[in-house]
Amino acid sequence: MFELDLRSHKSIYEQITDKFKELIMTGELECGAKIPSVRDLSKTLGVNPNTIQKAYRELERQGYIYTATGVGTFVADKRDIKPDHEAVEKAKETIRGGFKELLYLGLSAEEAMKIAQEVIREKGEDK
Amino acid sequence: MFELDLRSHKSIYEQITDKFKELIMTGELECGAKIPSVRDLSKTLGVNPNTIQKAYRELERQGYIYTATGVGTFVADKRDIKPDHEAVEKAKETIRGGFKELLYLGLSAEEAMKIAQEVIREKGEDK
Amino acid sequence: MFELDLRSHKSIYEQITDKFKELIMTGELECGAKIPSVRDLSKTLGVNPNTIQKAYRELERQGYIYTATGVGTFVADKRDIKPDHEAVEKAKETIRGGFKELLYLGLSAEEAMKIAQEVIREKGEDK
Amino acid sequence: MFELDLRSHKSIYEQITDKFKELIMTGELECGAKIPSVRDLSKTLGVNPNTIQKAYRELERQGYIYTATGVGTFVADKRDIKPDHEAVEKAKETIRGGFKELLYLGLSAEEAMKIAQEVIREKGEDK
DNA sequence: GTGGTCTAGACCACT
DNA sequence: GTGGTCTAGACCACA
Repeated sequence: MFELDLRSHKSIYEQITDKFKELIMTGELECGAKIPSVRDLSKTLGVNPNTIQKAYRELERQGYIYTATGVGTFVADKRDIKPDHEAVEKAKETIRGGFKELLYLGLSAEEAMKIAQEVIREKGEDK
Repeated sequence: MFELDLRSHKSIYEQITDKFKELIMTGELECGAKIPSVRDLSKTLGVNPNTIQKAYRELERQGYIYTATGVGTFVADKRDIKPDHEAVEKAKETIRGGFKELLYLGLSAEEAMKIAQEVIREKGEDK
Repeated sequence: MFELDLRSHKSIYEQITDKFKELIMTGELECGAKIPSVRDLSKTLGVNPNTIQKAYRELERQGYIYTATGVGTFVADKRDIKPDHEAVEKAKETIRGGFKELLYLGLSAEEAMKIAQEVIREKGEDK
Repeated sequence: MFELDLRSHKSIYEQITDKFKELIMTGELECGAKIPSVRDLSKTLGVNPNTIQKAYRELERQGYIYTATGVGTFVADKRDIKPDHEAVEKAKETIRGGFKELLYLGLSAEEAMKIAQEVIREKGEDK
């Protein structure tokens, strides 16, 4: 289904949430679809079940999935996703930080803009 | 001189390095200017000296400042800053991640683009 | 007959017992009325028969229904309902917890009181 | 500081979050106050550190506290508490469920109302 | 089988 | 010292 990058500084559970968010938002995982059980994904990825559960719990909290004990975990309706005003601000702050870094490193605003366009175009096509 | 945000989950030493980078690149701290001693800044900010030390070490490693033993720490010539290829890649990755997050949150490509322009304009003005 | 909410974290068997209690106490299901067989309700709701069984067992234990072996399951006389002292305490505790939560969330005592009245009025009308 | 009820069906981490919410909202823990470190509280309560951390993480998410790695965990400004519309709804639903239960058990609306007043008065005085 | 909670103990980065 | 993440393995209620 997907691979983890153990060398990455991103924590495992965050790699998992991010990947699921991507799969869900791009429509590869449709609303209502069953996602792997905690134990199954744990085996598949070679990761401890607690780690998977942490990821699932976070995804549920943010409205991407819902869980029914004893039944399984399912992709929620996209309309249930709560675009936390706070989350948007956090993402903006992340981007702001990245651009700052680039400009400090000597890149011009034009070069920075190019990167932004590149990423957005890429993501835009998925939709 | 500047404030720290303990609530933020950005590490303190990173908040310090970022702030100094900003001050240096925008010219508020000119080449050759003396910056506070570890001990002084530690008291001013109410932060552990080791933390300041770590920030200064990092700034020196990246060429933003230099230390004259027994004399003090000074702002380096901007031309000494090493535009670490690695650092550029890391910054790009950060930005990429931020935009992904925005799009996952349900923002349209147009909205994301607006944010990009907004952020870059902000930065452009600093320069 | 009624819907289940898998998204809710209330267990399915509890959703079922609660719904039956409501139907019985409001008189929609009269004393002596036959209720669906485990198998039928299981099919109707798309739920595991064991779950229905558990709900019926609980309802019987509390005196809401009774089973005539080989004939079916029936609504009991309301006078047979055992007002478990324990259950009353549990319910009170639940309410107490809910109000605490509301007050912790920053609502004023007045606002909480309003909600209490609102909820009780709702229920009063059912009776 | 406080005791846990191991016989309770409430999970340990939830008992902890609830207790802290109470202490914070009643002003017993003032804004900015340092709360015990994960390890300390873990020893005090005889509970695994992970369990304490789960509680703290939840409290932070809801805005009751904030954490600074390497420094400690602190009580946040009450204004930072996010009265999640959802949380209010959940609490209301809890109360609704409790009242239903009481009325099903044969209590009158008046008796139920008395309980509500009792709890609210109790809590109101704390403030 | 499912998810949810908990323990014990380890390792990490930051202060 | 602090919090944050992860593993291994256990137990529970629910379906």
